[in-house]
Amino acid sequence: MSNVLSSFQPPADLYKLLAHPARLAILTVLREGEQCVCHIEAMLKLRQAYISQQLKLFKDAGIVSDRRDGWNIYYRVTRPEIFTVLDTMYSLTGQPPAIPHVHAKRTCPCPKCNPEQVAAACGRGSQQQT
Amino acid sequence: MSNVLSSFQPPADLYKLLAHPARLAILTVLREGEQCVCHIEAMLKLRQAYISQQLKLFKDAGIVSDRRDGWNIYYRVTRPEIFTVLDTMYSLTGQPPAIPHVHAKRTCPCPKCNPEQVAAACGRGSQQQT
DNA sequence: ATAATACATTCGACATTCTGAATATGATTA
DNA sequence: TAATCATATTCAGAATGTCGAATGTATTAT
Repeated sequence: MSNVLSSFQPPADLYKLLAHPARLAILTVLREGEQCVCHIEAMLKLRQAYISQQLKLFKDAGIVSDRRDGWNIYYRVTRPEIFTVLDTMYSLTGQPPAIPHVHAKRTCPCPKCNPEQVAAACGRGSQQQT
Repeated sequence: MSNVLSSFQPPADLYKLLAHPARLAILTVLREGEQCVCHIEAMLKLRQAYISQQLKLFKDAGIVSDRRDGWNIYYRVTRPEIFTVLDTMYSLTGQPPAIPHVHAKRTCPCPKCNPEQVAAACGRGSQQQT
């Protein structure tokens, strides 16, 4: 690739990361603060392995970091400037509606969603209704 | 695709359009105002057919429009908000260096590059050195 | 140690994108 | 009308991305 083009490769790589509905949705969930994988899973109703795959891409690109706490691994956005990019694009395309929490409240066993049930839910597979 | 994900499709499609070095470079050239294809060709040293292909993608997405003037077809960005997206991303990745005009000044036969030579150059294939 | 839990990785079929080559089109001039 | 010019389109092989299935790993409870 010519030299002038190669200087556009870093932003192009980041755009590629944003060029997928599921990854945009994941970033939107992470906008509310660090979240464990199972929370994203419940919010978006996507498979866990699939979410891990996408999170790895973000991690490799330096956009997110993770932190383990017991069973859960919490992901957070480390470059919040990315949200400015998202918002600017939304001004062109229209803002997607907020992602409803109702499903996560019912099915997510993580401490963030059901703090009072942690002792009961976590560690014993007692998820309520799929 | 689930409903929550489909609402992220429009921005994802636009990011996909930006996820390519050549297309970012083309947008950068168009930032200086409307340009004919041969000018973009000379500035970026890319093949004409290739540039036409990328411009068609932008046109289909409603980002650029074109206007014929004699032999030349001039392209312009119709949604300048896209440059705000670009600038925000550059604040994350670093701004690419400016694209040098020197090559275009020598090899581009379009009126914008060589206004004094239009009568002589255009319409008679007298391009100087490749 | 064993089992359960949350998450990660690998593999592979399938779909999409990239990009060069060849060719077509539409405006202009002779 | 024929030739020329700027630009557009089509085609095909290669490269890359998508995403499900199966499996692996680290941590915690018993």
